[in-house]
Amino acid sequence: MSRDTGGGGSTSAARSRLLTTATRIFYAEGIHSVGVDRIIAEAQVTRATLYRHFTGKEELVLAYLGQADLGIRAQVEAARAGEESAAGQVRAVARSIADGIRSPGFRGCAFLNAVAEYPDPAHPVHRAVLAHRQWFLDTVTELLARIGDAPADGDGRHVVMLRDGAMAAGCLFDPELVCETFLGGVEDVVRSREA
Amino acid sequence: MSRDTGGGGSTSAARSRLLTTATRIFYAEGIHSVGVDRIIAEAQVTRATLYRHFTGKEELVLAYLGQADLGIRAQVEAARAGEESAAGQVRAVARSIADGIRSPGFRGCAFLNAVAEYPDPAHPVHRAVLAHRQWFLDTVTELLARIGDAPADGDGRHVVMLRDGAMAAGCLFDPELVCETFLGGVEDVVRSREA
DNA sequence: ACAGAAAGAGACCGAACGTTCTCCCTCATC
DNA sequence: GATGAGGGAGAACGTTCGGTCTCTTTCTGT
Repeated sequence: MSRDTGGGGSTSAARSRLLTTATRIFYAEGIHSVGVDRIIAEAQVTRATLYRHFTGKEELVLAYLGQADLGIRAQVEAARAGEESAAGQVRAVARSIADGIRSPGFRGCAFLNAVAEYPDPAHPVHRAVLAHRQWFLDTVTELLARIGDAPADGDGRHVVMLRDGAMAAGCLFDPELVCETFLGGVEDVVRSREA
Repeated sequence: MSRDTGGGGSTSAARSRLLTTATRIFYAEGIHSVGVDRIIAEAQVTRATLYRHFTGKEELVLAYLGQADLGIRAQVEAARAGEESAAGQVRAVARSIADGIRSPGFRGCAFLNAVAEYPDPAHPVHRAVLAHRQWFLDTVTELLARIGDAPADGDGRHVVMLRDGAMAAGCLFDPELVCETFLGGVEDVVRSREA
């Protein structure tokens, strides 16, 4: 069961369990404070299996962030798919971010949390965070540029700054109020471009 | 030298060196990833001395955050002292935050970084972060309330959200652009209340 | 001069860390 | 039926972790 279907796949039941478990625990409890023993125990996998699929803990962390990156890209695409106008798409993305903040188990931004544990700019984990953030900034800026004629760089940074603040505060203040403030702030930016 | 001056003081050269070193290293590299060996080595203090002044690493972490809290309160007071009007004080506080972000060695908000490593809301470190944040939110909201007549709760949260986003992004994007966006956002809020 | 606290020096503890290893079993494919 | 990869089980590696211990030196206030 669960055998590769021939191609150069990297799928297996054990690997998938490993990645799912690592994602859950790393996001909920942090990275440095969780040992590989915890992960292999909860993934019901042996130590040897972990090191057969990953070169070490670091590669598992990178896979975790890759997983998170895919999730967020899918979330953004899903939000955009429901709207035609650029303004509608920005609002939809903001709403989907707010939905995440309100969800049970929300623990802030996986990337901001990870980078707090990897301050060294040369570290692969740090670089993965930077890459994800650059993609998000570019995506938002490009979307805003389609609303009105004004340059969108500043507004893009503004929206991302609100997002970062909302993600950071979402599990430290009342999530409901945080979402209200965030959505209001994004709405101001969108409206200022629509005018 | 460096003897207590009689009262129930908690000052000593070794303790001070310990706290200064811990603050520097914890802020620059994170908490879980640095061991007490690093700290006592760089503080030029023996292991026994650490445990004579602190019950353990956790108390050292709490002392580090206490240090950071005092620093920020002093920074806010200094900024406010130079301005008379409430609006001027808010602008001054924002400028002083921006100055911090532009400073060399800026590694984000010590409290946001710490809470990323201590997600458990019941943990003393997590609670210390919440307490600091509540003070800051209250301070900003109270200041904004003195500008105009509109309720200031929402605007206070808005400014804190911009600050959180700016502090998070300040060491991940170009600090100069981050500060520009941050100061612009705060200015918008202040002006909307002055009108 | 003397008592006593602060600090240095360093051995030591058990536990957890990430990692590597061997041995055996299962099972799809040729 | 033989082959060989994937996985389970678990011992073991050396290192580092946070924390405790004893012993000695230094220096202050009385």
